Amino acid sequence: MASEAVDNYLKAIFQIAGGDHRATTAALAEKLKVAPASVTGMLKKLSEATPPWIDYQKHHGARLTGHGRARALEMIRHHRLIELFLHTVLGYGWDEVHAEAERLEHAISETFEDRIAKVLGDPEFDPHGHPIPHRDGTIPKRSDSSLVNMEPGTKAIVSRVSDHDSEMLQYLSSIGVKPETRIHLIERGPFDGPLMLRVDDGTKVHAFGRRLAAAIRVRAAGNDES
Amino acid sequence: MASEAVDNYLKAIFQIAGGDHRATTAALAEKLKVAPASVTGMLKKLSEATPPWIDYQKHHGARLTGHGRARALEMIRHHRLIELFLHTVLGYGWDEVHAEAERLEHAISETFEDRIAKVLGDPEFDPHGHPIPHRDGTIPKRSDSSLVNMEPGTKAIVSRVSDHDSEMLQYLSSIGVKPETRIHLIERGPFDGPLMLRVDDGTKVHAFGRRLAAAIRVRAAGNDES
DNA sequence: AGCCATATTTAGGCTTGCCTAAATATAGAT
DNA sequence: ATCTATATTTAGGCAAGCCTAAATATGGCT
Repeated sequence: MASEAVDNYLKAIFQIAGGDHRATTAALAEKLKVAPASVTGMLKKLSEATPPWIDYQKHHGARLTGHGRARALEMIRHHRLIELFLHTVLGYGWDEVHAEAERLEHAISETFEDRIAKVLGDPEFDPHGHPIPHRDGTIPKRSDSSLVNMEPGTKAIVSRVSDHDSEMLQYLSSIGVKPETRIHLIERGPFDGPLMLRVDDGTKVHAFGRRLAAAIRVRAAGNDES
Repeated sequence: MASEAVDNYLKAIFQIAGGDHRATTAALAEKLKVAPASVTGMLKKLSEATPPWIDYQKHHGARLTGHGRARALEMIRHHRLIELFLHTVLGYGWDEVHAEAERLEHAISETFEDRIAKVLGDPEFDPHGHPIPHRDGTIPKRSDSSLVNMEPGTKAIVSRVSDHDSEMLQYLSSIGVKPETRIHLIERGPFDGPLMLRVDDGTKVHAFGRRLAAAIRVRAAGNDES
């Protein structure tokens, strides 16, 4: 079977390149906090497994095979189901779930996966708004775009937020920003400057720098939403 | 910190020798399904760690230090809390919980431990009737003795059942034997022969061989119990 | 077309945890 | 007290994943 390291490589390839593009060695080294040379060695192994997890070509990075893609999606499904479970059943904070899920996703069985999916009512999105892949590998869709591209003067609903930085999540929590929160973009500073925005029609204006804005995706606020 | 292998050794030492006796290399090899030579190497490492997990003397096996005992009890607490959680919250069968808990016990955080303990109401016994150590290392007591020593003609309440053999648990389930079940020992065959007993005052008489009887502990049936 | 910065691979090594086979120490029986 | 069966250790090896330093391939720019 797949070791924990294998799972992490497959997940990283999926996150960098999606299911059908190539991920470079350098990008993987960066994401996995590992030396580039180590990545090369592992990619070779992954491509020589039977059946192969990836299609690897020297100097051209790696792309998931169907087999590898299925495994990566299974890990992502585990991760997001666990995050939601920790949040809704065990009362974990929004910012605490990621680290715990990162360890648990490798340890749970298919049975566990099915039971928590059932307890949660076969949910399609995790607490950060990320889609939870179905068991068949399809991914729930929700059209949204980066907060970075939002037009000044418009209103929008937060769709999802990156779950990787716990401090960032704590800050967002503290100002009331989470999935389904309504925000109003007042203006954008010049030269990729900060975004000035109001949360939930509040009075306070918050300044969002580039990194923060890049971690948030939004969808248009329908007029029928309160 | 302690690797998964380290945790498994500490747990095995505790299970073989308790908190204050010595476990032999051979017994550990047997329990961990590992070659005796491997055990020797690991015991040396465990005793040379700082602080040491065990007190090890050549040819005289190993005994847990306070540090090692604390860690072993923590793993056992994790294991039993998880078993109970799987059973009562996720609806796992009695016989399914052990294997899953075996993997999860190493992956959960102290936070997870605390949350499930709270959800379960700080329970003291797992679904097989085994005591769940408290966080301070004390162990809930319940006086019982092996079914093997039960007197023919007497009645007793099942107190706990070994959780290691899933097939055995399935069989016991199928005849209605679980913690708190009342049993009546009709007679014992000669020369360590089978125990003939009735379950819950039923009509059918079951024959229990040595291995089965050794896996079950019972306490006296008080007259006030139904 | 050639060059240089960058991306990638090779080579050699480390740790953890396991293995087998051969050597040795121990304890229990006589 | 000695001997033998058994318990234990030593010695040498393997695989997985990681590391660094040095060598090499690539591709974008002029």
